[in-house]
Amino acid sequence: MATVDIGTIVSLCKRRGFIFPASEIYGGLGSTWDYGPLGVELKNNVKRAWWKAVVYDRDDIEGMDGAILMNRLVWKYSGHEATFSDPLADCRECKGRFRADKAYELDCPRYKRKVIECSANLTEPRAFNLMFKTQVGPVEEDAALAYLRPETAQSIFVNFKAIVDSRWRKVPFGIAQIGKAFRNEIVPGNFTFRTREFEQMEIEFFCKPGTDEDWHAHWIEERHNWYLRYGIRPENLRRYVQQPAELAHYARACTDLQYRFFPEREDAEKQWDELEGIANRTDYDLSVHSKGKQEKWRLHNEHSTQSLLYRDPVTNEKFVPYVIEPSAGADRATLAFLLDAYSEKAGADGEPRVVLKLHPALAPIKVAVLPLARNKSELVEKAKAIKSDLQRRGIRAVYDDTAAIGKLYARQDEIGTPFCVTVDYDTLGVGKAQAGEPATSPVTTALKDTVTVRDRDTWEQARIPIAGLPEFFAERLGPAL
RNA sequence: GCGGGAGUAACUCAGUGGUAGAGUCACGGCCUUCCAAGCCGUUGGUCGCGAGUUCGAAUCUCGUCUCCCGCUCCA
Repeated sequence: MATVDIGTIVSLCKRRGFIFPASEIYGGLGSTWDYGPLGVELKNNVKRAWWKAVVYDRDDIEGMDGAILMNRLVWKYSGHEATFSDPLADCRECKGRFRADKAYELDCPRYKRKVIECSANLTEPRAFNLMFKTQVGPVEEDAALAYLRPETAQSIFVNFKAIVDSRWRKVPFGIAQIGKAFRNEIVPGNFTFRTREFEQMEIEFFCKPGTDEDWHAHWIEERHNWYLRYGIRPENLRRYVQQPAELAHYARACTDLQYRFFPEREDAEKQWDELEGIANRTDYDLSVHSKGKQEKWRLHNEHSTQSLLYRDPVTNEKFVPYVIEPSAGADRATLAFLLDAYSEKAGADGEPRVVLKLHPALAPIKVAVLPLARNKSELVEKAKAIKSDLQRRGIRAVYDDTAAIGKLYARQDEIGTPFCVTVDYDTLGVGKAQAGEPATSPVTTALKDTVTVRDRDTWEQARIPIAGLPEFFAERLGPAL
């Protein structure tokens, strides 16, 4: 299977209306991207597929949608105010950049020595704050400092008690959320892989201490299978178990699902990067947001008004739930599905044509209805009527007659439309008169009110009665998201 | 932030001091019975931006912005 580099996808995305550089007519803004007409459909489908899998298809997850602006104290007690601000220094000699507080122990990337040995060439440390700051209140001097949330998870933790109380939930259960998050990344890049504004799809799954390892394993399995179900090829997806030294101080374990985003890189290890992280965060999060002294984490929360201690209503047992966090990036998932769907196939003329083999549930457009020729009004009217009917039944369909049939097929292949419906003369039951032959024949009469349905991946065609189209597509497009 | 590379039409690019181009794409017309057909026509670029040198700058010089690659960061 051919692999594709991101540059090819960037070009395709712009040319066909998936993703554009943001603010482009003003020269752009670093690392911001806008989803265009097809991109928004694709990304919405990715998000709906995720929501369906984790909320609708299960009975132990609630959904929510939290505010981007939150009380600053949330970030104080979550630890972000302290850890999201790093002093960094540059080395003028080897061109490396290091955390000033760790520089002495690090190896110089260019010379065989520790960074401390070239410390005379280090620039003064500068503070890099990874959280976007803004103000709440229009008068700048009086306004309160606020941050754009750097992750969606905290919305879930601070709503834990409200959801338990309002939805009669018992642990184990989870809360799912899709939303924007913002990080002033030092080095964004690689298209939508790392951007400063991005969308997360996160679950915080609360469970009893002692059952956490089983739930962790469960979620790794669930999430891995979700990507496979929606078309990611197994050879491009792997699990990476974080080593103890890589773990956050409170995390007990973390397994990343990595996708082969960069197959063009020579170093095989660098071809892989994180698609989703599934962490066992222990009871850290609910503890730090609980009022009072938290011995285990050696901190005292003097601002929170609530204890997030959980009391099991059946056993009366009290404990702070452990949290399993499957945290996925909506933009990264969308990019992975795009990369994985890309394929090329030789056309009749031998030239390669792009076919985007998106899973039907993710495809921006499900069916394109096309007239075989556009200068025959009967073909045009019939095709438009079929398009309207399919759309009324909830199947995303478009009509197009702006080119010859071959080009129309090629265009739909390139944007991943699974099926094309073509209205021809047989559909009208009037077979075109050939020299010396009657205008109609028994064969064409039998084909009246049927259309051809062309498959994107095989380019094979089937003759289907118009009345049978909804059922035909329902079987092949799968359940609605 | 440092180093390297690059900015010319929607895309891919040519154009090294003298009237801004090609292919593709897009749009319209004619035509067309199924895989990017043909013919005709059309739209679209202050050559990233700003200075400077010059009779004259896409081209030379300086500055600046943006993007890409690499490095440092990413609970």
